[in-house]
Amino acid sequence: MLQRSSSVPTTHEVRRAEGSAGTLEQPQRTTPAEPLGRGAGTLEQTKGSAVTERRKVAANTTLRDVAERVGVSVSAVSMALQDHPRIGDDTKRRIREAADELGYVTNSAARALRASKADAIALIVPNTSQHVFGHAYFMHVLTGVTAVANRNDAQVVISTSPDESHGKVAYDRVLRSGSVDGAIVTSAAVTDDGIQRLVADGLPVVLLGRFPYLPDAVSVGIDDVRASELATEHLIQAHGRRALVHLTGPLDHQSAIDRRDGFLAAAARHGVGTYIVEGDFSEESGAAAGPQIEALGDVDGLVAANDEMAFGAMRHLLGRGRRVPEDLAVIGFDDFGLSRVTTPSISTMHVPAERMATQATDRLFDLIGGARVAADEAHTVQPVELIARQSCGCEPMGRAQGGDKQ
Amino acid sequence: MLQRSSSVPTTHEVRRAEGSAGTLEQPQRTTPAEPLGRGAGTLEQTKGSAVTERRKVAANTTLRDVAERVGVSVSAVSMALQDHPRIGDDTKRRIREAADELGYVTNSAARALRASKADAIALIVPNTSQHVFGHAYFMHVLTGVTAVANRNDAQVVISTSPDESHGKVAYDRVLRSGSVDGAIVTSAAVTDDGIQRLVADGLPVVLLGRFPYLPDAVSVGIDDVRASELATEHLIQAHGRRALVHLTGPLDHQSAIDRRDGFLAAAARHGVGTYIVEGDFSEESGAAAGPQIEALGDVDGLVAANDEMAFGAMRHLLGRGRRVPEDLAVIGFDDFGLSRVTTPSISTMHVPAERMATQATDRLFDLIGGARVAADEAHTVQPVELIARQSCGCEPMGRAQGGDKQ
DNA sequence: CTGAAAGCGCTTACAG
DNA sequence: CTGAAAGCGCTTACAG
Repeated sequence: MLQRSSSVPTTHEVRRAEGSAGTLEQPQRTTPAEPLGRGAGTLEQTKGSAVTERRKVAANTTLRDVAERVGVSVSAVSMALQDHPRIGDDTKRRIREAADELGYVTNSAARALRASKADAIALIVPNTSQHVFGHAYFMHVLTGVTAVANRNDAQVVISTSPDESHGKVAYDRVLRSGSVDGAIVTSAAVTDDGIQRLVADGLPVVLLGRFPYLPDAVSVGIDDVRASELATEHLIQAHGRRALVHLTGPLDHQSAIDRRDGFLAAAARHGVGTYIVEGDFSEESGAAAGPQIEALGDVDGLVAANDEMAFGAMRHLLGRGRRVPEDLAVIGFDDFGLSRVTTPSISTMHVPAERMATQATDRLFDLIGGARVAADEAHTVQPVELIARQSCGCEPMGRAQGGDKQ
Repeated sequence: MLQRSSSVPTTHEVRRAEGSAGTLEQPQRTTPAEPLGRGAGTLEQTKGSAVTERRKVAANTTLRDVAERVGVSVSAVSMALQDHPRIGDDTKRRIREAADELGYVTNSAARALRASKADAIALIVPNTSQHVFGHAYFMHVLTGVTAVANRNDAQVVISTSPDESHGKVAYDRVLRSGSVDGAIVTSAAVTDDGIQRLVADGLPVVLLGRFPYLPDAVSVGIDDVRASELATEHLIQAHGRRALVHLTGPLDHQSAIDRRDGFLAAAARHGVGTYIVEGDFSEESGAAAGPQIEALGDVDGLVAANDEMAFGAMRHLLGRGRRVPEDLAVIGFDDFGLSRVTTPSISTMHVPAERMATQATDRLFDLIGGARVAADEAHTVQPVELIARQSCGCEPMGRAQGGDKQ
């Protein structure tokens, strides 16, 4: 345990270290333990740079300041900066130069107030942040959302509810305060009526996932039922498994419901035995299911509703001497990162979270732009892909690399 | 590959599946493959709920609307809603009721313009989002930042630069537009002068990491040099390794510089041989370093500047028949998730990213509140912890669980 | 104790 | 072609 300390090591100390590393030969492309680069020592040289000069540019240069400098009206400046055709080229140039010199930046609150648009979208996460950010899913979503927002010169506001019971408040505040022009909503429970209010309010909103309760809402998802059927059939058809257990997600989430239903449908179609163990998408719930799965002596395949639970269960069972995939073939769901790095690597249904987010955000900007969506185009479905790795038996153990994705 | 389709499975199909799962016995706590819960079938019942009634509450109810309803002035409403003491209790109550009825929500742009505060902070990520969100680090940071922001009733705006060259623009826009009251800056390269401008501009900013170039900037970090020394000494002292290779991060990042310097310092102090291989924090760069490390016949220990590179290198070497930890003891850095789930699990220096973010955000709100920071308190250091797992040899292989953290 | 007025910085329809 | 004026919705200092 390293104690709190602010001692900064001197470059000197390090150079000594360097010296004694001398005698070993250097293999190709291996840099010698040499140039220490910018250490604390170079600090003084850089201190008095351009930075210090432009200190405290008065927190707010306004259009008025620029107008006075150039000797034109405030309106002229406003228009010039928007490249309005009615301002002459020469005037525009002078105005822009002055704006640059003065370090003018549009006050976003004033613009938002006047133009009633915020140039920002919200990413709403109805659960507590602790709970949700724990999932790599969110990272992929955020990547997709910010990429598209950037393209549209919009900011992204992250909105998590402080606690479960105040979910509605979060929705309302953010969206109706005018601080964002629309929202992407993710990870909402089926029972969450905040979403319904949002959609009913007529604000531009795109949902991530499938929401059968809100058939008119614009949403982007995958076909979880079909995907789960494919996963299940893979264990049955490619690996001849005959008694399957399904580890569910929290059943107040549509994806968990759909994945369970797909599992049951496929199992029934092929006449294999089924067990259901309820989990909550966490690795812990997967581990907790381990003993229950052990007790199910005849089970030879596990379909988990996500990779984290698959991992939790698998780790428990491996620790108890069960072999994966020989004794128990395992397939997960998501492919958000974990499944690729475990041993055995976990076969899974790849959910294109980033692409879903990208499409959802594109659609959101369409809505903000005034686009209307036909009823039969409200929900978009992204394709899912089976990634066969070691845990189902497709890929031999020992080989290090899995079928990489994402 | 599942094709795009919006077919919704009928509950009927699923119920059939259910039937055929009957005969197996149910172990304890294992739910029978029974109640299907809310499927697509229940959709119609819920459709005509309260939701449909409260449609399109005119996008903007203003103070004026509330004032007219109650028969008081706009100012009275504004003050009542702020619980200003000069408004009588009875009037306050009537105003609040009317505001609720009308669904009044403060227009944040107007408030921001008037009060010149946005009740929002920015989390600035100077790199492209693709690059950065790939790291679990960011997830932990975001968790910490949003938690504290929530406590302060502030929004979090994520700001990533669209591309490397426009980094400065992103800084300026966000911060000087008045849309946020301050910023947390993370992952900045040493050479990034956007930070310097930010700090020089006098805006409330807290940096995540150590910035020797900006000694006066408020920042929260760890002592990377010391932490890396501890990691290195662990391989030397606890495991008797005598020839170590260090896999560096990108050397334009201070943490990479510090970790390398700590490695060299510790190695020198104990008189063990050293090699340096330059990486970039990516798993790929770790894998690419694999062959170089193989070429270093006598090396018996690897200190990687992060876990991803440790994993990349380890996986390559294991694939080539080298044993970890027997032939090569490995220790990584970060403990953001990966190191715990691999086989062997990776011993590492735990970086408390979430706690760093929490503290940084607390300090940011202090600054926004007008707090002044003494020069010797500008930089805060969080403790780091060595997590000993399998890859160094501390924990036997076979046992499933690693020393969990975070 | 309460109302009317000024003004935050911007944009845009209206005059000249 | 350009300037002055109105007004977005709010807060707060100023009158009554």
